[in-house]
Amino acid sequence: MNIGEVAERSGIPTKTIRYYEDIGFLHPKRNENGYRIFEETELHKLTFIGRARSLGFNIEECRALLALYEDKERGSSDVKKIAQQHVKEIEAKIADLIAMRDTLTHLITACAGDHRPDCPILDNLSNGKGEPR
Amino acid sequence: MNIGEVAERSGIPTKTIRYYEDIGFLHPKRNENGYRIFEETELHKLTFIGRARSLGFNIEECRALLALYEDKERGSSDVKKIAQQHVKEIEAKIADLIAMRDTLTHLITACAGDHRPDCPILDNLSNGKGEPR
DNA sequence: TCTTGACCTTCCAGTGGCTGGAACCCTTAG
DNA sequence: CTAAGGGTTCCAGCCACTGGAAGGTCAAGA
Repeated sequence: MNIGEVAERSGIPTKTIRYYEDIGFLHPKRNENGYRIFEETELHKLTFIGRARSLGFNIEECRALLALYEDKERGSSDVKKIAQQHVKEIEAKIADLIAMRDTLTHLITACAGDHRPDCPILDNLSNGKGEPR
Repeated sequence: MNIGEVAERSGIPTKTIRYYEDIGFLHPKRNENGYRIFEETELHKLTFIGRARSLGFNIEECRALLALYEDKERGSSDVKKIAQQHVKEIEAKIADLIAMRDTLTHLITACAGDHRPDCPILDNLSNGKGEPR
């Protein structure tokens, strides 16, 4: 399988696949003209990484998950730990974003949004007032 | 005022302040030994940017907000538009993160997390099953 | 006077995870 | 023969900083 087909079937762009090879996720063979040849297992690996990335795992976490996946002896507790830690981080981000959104929607509500120059949003940015923080 | 004091009073690291000068946010004067000298207005500007950044506005948005802030003729509607657009983006991110979290917590619940190798989390990453998507 | 240490300066490189582009090679169809 | 559509490498850029090296400046203390 050439890189184009793998890209299509895995949903991961060719550029990214080459990058993943660079950082050691894959080691596709080459044929005599230098083209990468992918096996089904490599496609499978890529799909795995793609799903993990879409769940927000970073590259190093993907590496760890992949290693655990390929280690048939591992228990599931290691995986669970990684996932739980990741959920914590996601929840922290969600909390941050919600705080931002709430502050902003508050300010937006207070802002007339017309031709007049008074603007609680700018006032808040300027002097930190108009919104408890 | 030297950069160190500005950093302390604004809560923005010196490195970042120099970077902000690089990208044209500030134009502090220099004294004869080459040190930057900051006025109160520059400190104020930095604090403004810091607050905008902490609300998740990116650099270009900060630039726009600053320009609007310094334009005494502007109406508040431009500011409101920027802020509303920004809230939309934040909400999209929140939705993404919540979807991730929900998928993950689902998988975590299903994962025994013990010495046994069965792991719904890895199964899902591997074959996309075990969780509606 | 000398030294120490805390400042300050510039410049270069790295972060994460790609992504775009240039310049080139290979294969197949018309 | 040519053109299109693969493939290859390598280098640069994105965002918003951040770290570090190498050096200049200044005030206080021995």
